[in-house]
Amino acid sequence: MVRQKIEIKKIDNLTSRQVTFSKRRRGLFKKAKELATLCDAEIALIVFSATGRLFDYSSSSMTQVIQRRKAQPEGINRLRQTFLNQVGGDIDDAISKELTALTREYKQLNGEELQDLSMNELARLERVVESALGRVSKTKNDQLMFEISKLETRASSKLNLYEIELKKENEMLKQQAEKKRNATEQGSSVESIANSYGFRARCPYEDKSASDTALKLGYA
Amino acid sequence: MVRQKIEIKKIDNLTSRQVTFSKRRRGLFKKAKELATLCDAEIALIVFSATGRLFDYSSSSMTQVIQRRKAQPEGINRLRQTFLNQVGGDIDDAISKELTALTREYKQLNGEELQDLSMNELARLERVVESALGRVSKTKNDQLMFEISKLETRASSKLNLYEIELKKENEMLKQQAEKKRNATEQGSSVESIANSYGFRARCPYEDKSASDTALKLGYA
DNA sequence: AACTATTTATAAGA
DNA sequence: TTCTTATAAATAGTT
Repeated sequence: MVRQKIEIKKIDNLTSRQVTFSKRRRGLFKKAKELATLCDAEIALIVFSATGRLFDYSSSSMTQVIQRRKAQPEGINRLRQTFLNQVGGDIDDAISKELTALTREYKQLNGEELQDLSMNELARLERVVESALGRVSKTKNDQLMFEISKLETRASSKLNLYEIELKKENEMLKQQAEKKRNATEQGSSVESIANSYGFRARCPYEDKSASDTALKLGYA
Repeated sequence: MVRQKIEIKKIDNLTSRQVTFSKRRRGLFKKAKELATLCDAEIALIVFSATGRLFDYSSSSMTQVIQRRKAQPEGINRLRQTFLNQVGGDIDDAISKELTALTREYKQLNGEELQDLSMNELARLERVVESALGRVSKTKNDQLMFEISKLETRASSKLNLYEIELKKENEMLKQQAEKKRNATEQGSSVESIANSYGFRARCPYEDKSASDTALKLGYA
């Protein structure tokens, strides 16, 4: 780019790599800000130096831009878009067409964009999707059977685990109602009311997933 | 920046704004890629056009870079670093020192980095933090009193709302246990078992917050 | 950290 | 959109 054109590959010399990083980083951030201002674009830029130092910029809020990106198309469409972005405008036409075709097939398997299929094509697609459904259902049922057989093995009495859970929960609720009734009858200080509302509502089937739900004050 | 120098402010004319966006966006992504390659930097760049179209690039994986950034210092330290990044290297030394001092005070209020404080300084800090705690506690209690007085106003009988909720829940659980017992007694096909496990476990105090918890198979 | 010779980016026009 | 071109900006190598 000056005195002598350089090749775009990792700079060997550590010192000049660091100097170049510093110069070009400034240039890059400047360009990013200019683009945001001139064209009303929303931009997030994150750069880690080779030594691990962070530099970042966002035209609005970093979190907001990242969230907005997350809300964009998922799956194959995201991949497609990212790929197209990566290669920029000079994408080989054949690759581009291939991607378009793949995307189309994917959508059709998903039951979208069927308007310009012929009757034969539709019939073929139907068979394809039917057999896919069969494989999915079988896999699901196999899984289900497996889980149920595990449950049956564990049940040691005629009462199933679910019923046991219900009974436990029922007992607990009765005890708490009793406790609460007593507390209410003994004139209610602010402290005791506050404590009773600090009670954590147990949610019967979330025991294992670290439930963090507390009874909130204010019903409306 | 040619034929005529332009001012860095939003371009009025829509067409030329779009043309400029397209040209400069390409330039920006090119520069980002060059920096990553030349200097071994890890880069993420997200750009939304004014019309909402997404363009992005990452030298490695977007998710990875975003995660790495998240792992960086939080809170005031993040703000400090971002500020330092924004103004670049040419930050006035006085401002830099001011920020360092503020950061130190903040950490100490938070009970960190206390090792080089004198006994007097520690005593002063203790008083400061104590009075802060007092203000926080008072505010919290005021809020609590306010909420409780709202609840008391609403209770129309001796039964308080909490107790009513408990009774409703208790009834519901009993009914479900009954239903389940009947289902179990009529020989259990895979289908009926699957359906009964598809039942959504209601969580008593999360009615208003659209609970999306379903009973999961597999107790261990 | 400056300098400066060149390369690169790009605004305006076609 | 894309190409062209005159000129502004960025920057590699040097001091």
